[in-house]
Amino acid sequence: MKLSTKGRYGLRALIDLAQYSEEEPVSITSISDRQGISERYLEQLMAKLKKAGLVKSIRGAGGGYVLEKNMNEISVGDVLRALEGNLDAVQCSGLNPEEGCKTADSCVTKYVWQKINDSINQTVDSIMLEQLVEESKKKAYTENTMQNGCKN
Amino acid sequence: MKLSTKGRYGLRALIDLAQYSEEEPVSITSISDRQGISERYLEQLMAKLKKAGLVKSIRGAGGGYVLEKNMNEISVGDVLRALEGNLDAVQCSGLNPEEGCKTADSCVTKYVWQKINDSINQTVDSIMLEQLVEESKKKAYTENTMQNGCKN
DNA sequence: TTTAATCCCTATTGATTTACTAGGATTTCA
DNA sequence: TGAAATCCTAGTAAATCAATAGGGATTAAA
Repeated sequence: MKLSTKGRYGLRALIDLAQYSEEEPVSITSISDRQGISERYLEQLMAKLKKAGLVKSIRGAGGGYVLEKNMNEISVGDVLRALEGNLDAVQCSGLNPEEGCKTADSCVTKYVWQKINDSINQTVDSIMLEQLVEESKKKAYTENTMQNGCKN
Repeated sequence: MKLSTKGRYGLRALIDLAQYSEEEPVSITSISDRQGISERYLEQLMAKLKKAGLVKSIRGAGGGYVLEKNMNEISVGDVLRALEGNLDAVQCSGLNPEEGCKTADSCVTKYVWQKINDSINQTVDSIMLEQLVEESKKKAYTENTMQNGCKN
């Protein structure tokens, strides 16, 4: 029931990217330096964000990544789902009409799982990247934010 | 970000127990038969529920388990936390004042994790075992509910 | 035109967690 | 006493996680 480092690092990386990519592309190396996340691992996370259409890449020297959408069009849910896959705490076929679970009609716990899933998704979909970037800029004066290997 | 079988099986087992324990203790064997969950595994789950004070055990022949509290005093949150440990999607020391995370003050993602954690906990704490048992009784006529190896 | 800075892609690996299984010890009732 | 139950500890195969590794392709700048 835990969010993995993919989601935790990835969201931090994307906030960083959003903050620094207004003028020029941001390289993986620079995010890695500021956030203390392995370059090689970050590469894999950026690939997922790219595939999901949240960032685009610019190859070659001087290249890097920039946002593909506006910050106010990217929700935390979009980011976490891109990185972690679907966020449902329980995936049961009873919740998915097509898949046909035989006992779906009489299954009681189904409603519990549905409520948990809904609450998670609603929460993450209600927070936009823009809010987080604004917040982060305000706090920027407390320099070198993440240099101590925070895992979240 | 998934609930494990501990939580999924365990909640089903406890609903079953609540339903059948009004007159006499319910044995692991009988829950296992009805719910299609391994006896040995169920034992371990029941041990956790007992430790959490949700059920009590009666040893020896004719023994089994009964609820230790009233059904309307046991929330799904109580059950899942007993089985899975804390349900927080992200545990970071910044959320826990005592533990002292150096960057907590300037950390932006902290608020995201807090919101996710809160929404999960609020959701599961708002559903009481009693509701689920009522629902289950209503549906009981659609016989042999869980005999087909449902994993949820 | 070379070189360095980038992103791109696939595979491997060590550690941890999950979902059980196994073997017995203990308690209680008939 | 013997059957039916819980209790307790340990082991284990499979999956997942969190990286690491090694190269390849592209592009800008020197």
